[in-house]
Amino acid sequence: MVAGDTIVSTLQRHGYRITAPRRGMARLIAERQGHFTAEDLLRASRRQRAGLGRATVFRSLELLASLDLVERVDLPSGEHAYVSCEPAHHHHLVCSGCGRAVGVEEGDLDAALREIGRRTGYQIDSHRLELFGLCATCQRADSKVN
Amino acid sequence: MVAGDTIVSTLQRHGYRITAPRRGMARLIAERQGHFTAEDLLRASRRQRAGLGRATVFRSLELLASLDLVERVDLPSGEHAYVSCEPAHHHHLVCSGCGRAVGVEEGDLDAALREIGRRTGYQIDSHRLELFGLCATCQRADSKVN
DNA sequence: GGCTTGTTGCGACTCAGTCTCGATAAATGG
DNA sequence: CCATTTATCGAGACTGAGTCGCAACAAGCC
Ligand SMILES: [Zn+2]
Ligand SMILES: [Zn+2]
Ligand SMILES: [Zn+2]
Ligand SMILES: [Zn+2]
Repeated sequence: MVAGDTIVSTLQRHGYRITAPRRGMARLIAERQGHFTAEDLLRASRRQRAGLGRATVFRSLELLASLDLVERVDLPSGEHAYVSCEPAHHHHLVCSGCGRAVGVEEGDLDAALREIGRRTGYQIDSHRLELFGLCATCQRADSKVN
Repeated sequence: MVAGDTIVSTLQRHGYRITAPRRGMARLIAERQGHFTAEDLLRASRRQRAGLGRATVFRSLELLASLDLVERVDLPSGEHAYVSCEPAHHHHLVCSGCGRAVGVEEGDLDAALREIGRRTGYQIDSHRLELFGLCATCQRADSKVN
């Protein structure tokens, strides 16, 4: 969803050092399909004997999330996962079959939220919307099985 | 947000046994303001020497959530919290000052989601929307301080 | 009151995520 | 290039939420 190069250059632009572990993270994330957990990256890095440290993976994900290069998603199971994405506010529609996620622009949502703010008197600072379902491909696969 | 009696009678109606620990949970939840964690309930129960077991609290919350008597909310911090609520699909607008939550009906959201489903070809099964902000009271308190 | 079976609590356990701290190595500037 | 500064890294100990297995208990029911 986001190229490894974009990650590296964004880090650089913000004054962070470009280190081997960070290049590794960028590559690992770029080759991921769908959502992934910190554990996923950790295992993958070991498999490619790029052996990233546990703390490093968590720290990097936190950093990347703060730069909107990656977004945290709380799966219905309670697991904390991430999806890589373009750096702009949007939401994700996650396939519960294959894990692939697509971005969803704010669209009509925006108006709906403003209306809610007006009705309740709350000053709405942030929001999180997560959608779960089956992508077209997984729907077909599903109906074939049954 | 939901009376202890409602919790008890809903459990009964669904064929679950009414036990002392479950009455305790109902009471603890009924007296809570805003969101709370499993730990919160555990501590509160100890303070009132109603000493619920750790596992019981987690199991009960899971049960109550399955009956929509309580809903799980993932706070921006990543903490897993709960809010008590009426048994119907809706979302929560949580005050980051005092923790109090108000329910938000689906409203226009529904149409927006259906539209998203059509555009993406996904079959949307579930969604989660969480809103965070400051309630009217906390806004006033805030502006006084500054 | 007895039986059946769902529920409880203890305590051991797992596992994600954090923290500390000495070692390492980017960036920068001469 | 080399030296300096300081961000970043990795190992491993640690924390704390949540789970699990199991023996004891007690609702609900006749
Ligand atoms: Zn899919
Ligand atoms: Zn949004
Ligand atoms: Zn408030
Ligand atoms: Zn909804």
